[in-house]
Amino acid sequence: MLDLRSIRQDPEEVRERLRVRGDPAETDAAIDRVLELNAERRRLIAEVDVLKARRNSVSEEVGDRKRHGEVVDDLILEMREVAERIKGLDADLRASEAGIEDVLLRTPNTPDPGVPTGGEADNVVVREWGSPPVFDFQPRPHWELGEELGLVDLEVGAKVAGSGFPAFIGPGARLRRALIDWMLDLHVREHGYTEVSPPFLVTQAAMKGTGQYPKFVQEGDAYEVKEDGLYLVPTAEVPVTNFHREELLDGHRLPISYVAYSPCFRREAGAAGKDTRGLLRVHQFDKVELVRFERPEESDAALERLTGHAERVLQALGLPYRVVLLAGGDLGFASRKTYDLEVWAPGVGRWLEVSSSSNYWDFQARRADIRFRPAPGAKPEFVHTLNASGVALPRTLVALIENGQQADGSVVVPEVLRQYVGTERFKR
RNA sequence: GGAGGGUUGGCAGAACGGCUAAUGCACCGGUCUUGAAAACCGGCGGGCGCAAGCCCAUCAGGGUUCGAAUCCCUGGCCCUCCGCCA
Repeated sequence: MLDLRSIRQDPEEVRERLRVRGDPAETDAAIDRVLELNAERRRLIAEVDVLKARRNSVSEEVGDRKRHGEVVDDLILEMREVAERIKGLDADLRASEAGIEDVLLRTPNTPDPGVPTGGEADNVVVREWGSPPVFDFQPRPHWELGEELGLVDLEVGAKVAGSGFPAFIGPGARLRRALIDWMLDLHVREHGYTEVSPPFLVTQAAMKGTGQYPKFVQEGDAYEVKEDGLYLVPTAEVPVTNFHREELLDGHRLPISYVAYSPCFRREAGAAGKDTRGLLRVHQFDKVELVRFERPEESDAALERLTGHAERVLQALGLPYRVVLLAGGDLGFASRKTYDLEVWAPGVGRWLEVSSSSNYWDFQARRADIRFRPAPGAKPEFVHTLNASGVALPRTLVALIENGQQADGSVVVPEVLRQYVGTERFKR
């Protein structure tokens, strides 16, 4: 959520920065609406405060005079009327506050000054690591290899849950579990994260805190358990960031860094017909997520380090990848700045996004009310939250299979995974 | 699923429906001190305001009342017991 005060103080600046995302008509209208409602809100506050002050002082007087046995019927009569007017004005006030909240909850974060204007085509490749393997045969897609080697069974997944719910079999199931264990170990041991295991269903308040509610939810992307008012997590970011919702943290606790495994559930409502084959886009997938709570002045540097932690996974697996700075139009709703990690998949001949590393600045912290005291005795401030996938499984699995494939149809397992998987090679 | 108890500041913990949330701890500033501790003085939820000051704030939302932390209703969460169950 954007800061109401900064919108009021410099609306042009906020408009300017939101334009980097494109769609200036919509965001300009949102800012106009907020300014209008806020002017009304301030007017109502001024009006109702006078009445409340009167009520408070008269109520005090009533108490005094009653104790002295005086009759105060006239005052009580007057106050009855004042109480009615206060009730009416308070209702108006709540309505304008709700209106402001409603608009602000739907207004995305302002991009960082370093974020390029434009859409996906304006994303910037910041760096590349490794080089795509050279094959003396035609590399095959993972859905062929995965099925042939008995690692993945899309049919069986579809039978029990519908398409987009893959089932992993035998060594494939082992590989899935191995990747999760190994990644968790890596981030705990080498990057100092605290491992946590969150609930996989969350409340609407939690979804609101990280920014999935209202937009993501109302666009039908979240699976909802209506009876309990809960949502299946689209990412561990939601429960883990909300660990500290409505908390005032001691400054010396920062930074806080968590790593969590969770399954992720997404309806992919807007992606009908896209990437329907294989594991490229599914409704349920596994992900190891990194979540950080930082002091504001640290968060820019923390984003670079965080991205490096996710990169380390791909480096250790020997997978060629590139780091992409997202342009404004490609930026997630809550994010101020995002790097995507894209891994090369020779079988499908594409770069696949396996991680998104974002600095949310104080956007989520304001929604979720996560503050810290910068110094003893100082006023509380909002923390900055960040997170990165470290990393998402299915596409990483795709890359492992497609990059590791041999002419005979077998797939070589990267060195670091061998003790977790228990084999050097998947073969028929 | 049933019954009961609880929910107040960073923490602990008071408050016959009225005098507008006591007190302690922690923390911040000051006095004192060579320095510290102790002691003492002041501050220590949020908003608006240059200021005086005003308003809001006792889990959330309704209600009763001139006036609600306090009474009533609904809901959340925590704890205890019973039932069921992995």
